[in-house]
Amino acid sequence: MLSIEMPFPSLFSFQECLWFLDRNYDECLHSIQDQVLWKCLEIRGQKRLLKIFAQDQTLHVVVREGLHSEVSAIEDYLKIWFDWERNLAPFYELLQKDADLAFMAKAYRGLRLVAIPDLFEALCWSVIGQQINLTFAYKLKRRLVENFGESVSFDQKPFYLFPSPARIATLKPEDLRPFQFSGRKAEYIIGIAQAFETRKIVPSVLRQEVDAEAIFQQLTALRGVGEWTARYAMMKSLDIKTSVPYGDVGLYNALHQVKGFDKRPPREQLEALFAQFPGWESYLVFYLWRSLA
DNA sequence: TCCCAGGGGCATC
DNA sequence: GATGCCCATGGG
Repeated sequence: MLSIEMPFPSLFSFQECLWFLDRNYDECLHSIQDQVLWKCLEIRGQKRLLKIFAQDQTLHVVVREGLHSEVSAIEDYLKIWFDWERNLAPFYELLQKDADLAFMAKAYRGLRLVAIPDLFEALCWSVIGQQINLTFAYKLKRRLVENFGESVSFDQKPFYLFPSPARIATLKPEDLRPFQFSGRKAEYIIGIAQAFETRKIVPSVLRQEVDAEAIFQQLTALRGVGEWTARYAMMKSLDIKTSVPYGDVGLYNALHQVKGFDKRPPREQLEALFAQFPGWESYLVFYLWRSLA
């Protein structure tokens, strides 16, 4: 058994992160019970089930069959997942300057932009979520994961990995239609899987690219990936925290509530607001989503 | 019934 | 480049 302890950085709240991971949706890629987070990962080719909980300002991770050689890979994953290394103090200072937004610095203190470290998962998830309500989107994701993803069992319960591009690339749209994917969504997801398989999209290469717009161009070259999807994947999976998913309905609803913006605010008004948060644009989006709860 | 959901592609002008 | 239409389904 492997046990890892990671002392919290400053301004980190595991509770707030758990809140995000447990928002009353039918999530299939992790589970939470009694403030304990369970997550299946593939570490150096092995499926591992992580038990993650907080105690004494420290994150504790227990991996039943984990090896000591896997510690750094597991730590690296968690640091990416919870945006561990970021110092939120500058963001909170910027929030204080906006009377309408200042409350978020206290209310959601320590909330990290919870990532989707797997780029393929992030892209598929955002395609699935296009133009349908989130409840239904989670239903579609669950069917995709349970039918095509690998899993480990513990306590009679399966814990799933997101399906690999290799697996999805072999499918035909007809294979996904019975699961209530639209023909279009099925085509998009399979096409994205094939782009990974043919190395048209290579996550490690994208992560090294410093020009965010070059990344945007590569992503939007994929069929089914428009501006919203690309910006979403950039902020959630590629650590580009200047990215804003323009067009996002939830973002607009939040700004309507918090700042009285129009339901469909003009682009210039949005850009003017985000210009006040250089480097923290994605965090502002994430916190605004948080405010919708 | 109607409209909207964490949009995007495509045709058309 | 702007606009209109289609996709598919569930929830209010």
